[in-house]
Amino acid sequence: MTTPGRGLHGHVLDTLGPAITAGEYPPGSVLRTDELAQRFDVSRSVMREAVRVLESMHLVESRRRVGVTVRPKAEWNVYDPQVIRWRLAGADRPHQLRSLTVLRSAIEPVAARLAARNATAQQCAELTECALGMVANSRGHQLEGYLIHDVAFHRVILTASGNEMFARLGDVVAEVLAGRTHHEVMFEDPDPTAVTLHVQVAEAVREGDADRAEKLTREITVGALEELDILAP
Amino acid sequence: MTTPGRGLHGHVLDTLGPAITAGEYPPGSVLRTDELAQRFDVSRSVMREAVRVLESMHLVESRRRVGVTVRPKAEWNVYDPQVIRWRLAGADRPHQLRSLTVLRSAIEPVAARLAARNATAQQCAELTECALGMVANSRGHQLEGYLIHDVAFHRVILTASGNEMFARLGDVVAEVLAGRTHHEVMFEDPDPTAVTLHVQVAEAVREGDADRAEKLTREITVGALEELDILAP
DNA sequence: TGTGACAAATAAGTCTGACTTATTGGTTCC
DNA sequence: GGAACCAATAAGTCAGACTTATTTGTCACA
Repeated sequence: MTTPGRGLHGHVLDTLGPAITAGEYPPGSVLRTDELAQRFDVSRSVMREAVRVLESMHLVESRRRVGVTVRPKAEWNVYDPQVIRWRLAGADRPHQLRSLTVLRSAIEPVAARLAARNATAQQCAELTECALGMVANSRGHQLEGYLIHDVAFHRVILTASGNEMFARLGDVVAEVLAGRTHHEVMFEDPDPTAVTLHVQVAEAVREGDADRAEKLTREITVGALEELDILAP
Repeated sequence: MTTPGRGLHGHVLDTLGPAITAGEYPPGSVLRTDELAQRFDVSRSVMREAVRVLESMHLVESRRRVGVTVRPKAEWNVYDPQVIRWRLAGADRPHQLRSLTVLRSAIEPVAARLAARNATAQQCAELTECALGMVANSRGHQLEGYLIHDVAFHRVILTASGNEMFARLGDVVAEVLAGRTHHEVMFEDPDPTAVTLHVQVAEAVREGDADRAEKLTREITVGALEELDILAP
């Protein structure tokens, strides 16, 4: 997606980042810049740049005379797209997917409500187009085609909300949806109910019916939660 | 809050970060590492580390033969606490505060619902204590004391939800609440209705009444939205 | 006139080595 | 037993030389 491994320091991050977020180094572990530089066969300057980036993500803390210590998970910048990607690629992928799905369930209904107020004619058209694309790909194991339109649909909703914080969650939603299609049990065609709901959300937004847009989107996200067995009776 | 200006590269960031997020350099502007190093009177290595951090926040992009170009606002990592702080300190503080309040209004009700399910006895006790502290400071212009308990209350809710993504928004909520108290019109004592709502939320969570906890919290956040004249009739 | 290959200019990227400084942990002395 | 001191350590900083990718301009050729 985003340009990976740009430069030597990027390559180092591609290895160290996943290792740390996977919990390979328990909180409080101490790494030394020089040692890491040797291990990755790069100069200290390059390694220092990598450490600075990890530090800005609050994954590690660099202190004089001590070294580079790994921070506890609770302090990580878990909204950093890079961190999200690393964690999704690692062992606690399921846990991460659940967290993100809950986040979606909170954000998207509100985003849909705002979209019903703020969406431009162009965005309404895109929304309808996406919904139709989902319908067209909803039968006959066209999962990839369905996914593309599904992702686009939710991106438009988030963007049309007019809230920059919501808009930036587009990538996260894309990851979650892609994850569901590719790694979870999804051999069957998508749930027809969900498809219908998307069409109806597009309608509601077009008509400026904020209440309905929110309610329908909430139904979509509840479905997503149920798929992961979140939501106790 | 977090240790500021750690090292030379930190000092550079404290100047460059706010400048960029304030829109002082329009998107597409080109900076050169060497020139910046001269301007800040630091070595190229230090400046490179600073640029790497800005790059990891997606504020800038560094390309060979071109320089360090400023990215459009839509690509920034707006969830990065550092970026949030910079923007709150800058010119579009009001806009940022509105975005964050909308985010709160989406997250906190769901967090309260989850907290009603997952909160430990200890967390329930903390919650009650915070609510009582709010009551105790709700009259007689004790705004600072009120703020402390208000912040603590929402932190506990977010943490008790059991969702790590929600938990990490504690700092954001703290910023928003502090911003409201310190920079907005708030000479009067807090709205008694809001105080009561907090007490009731604590009750609902303690009793495990998820529906009620969510509904009451939604009322709190609606109040916050109304204060900023968000929410059209 | 347009288009292709080729060459020069440029700014980031990388490496090395020497030096500085803050912090820690031990040691000594009262 | 505690306070003051000192040495060890690893990050922090700097300067300079070199490499490499990318852009831009030029020139020849179709």
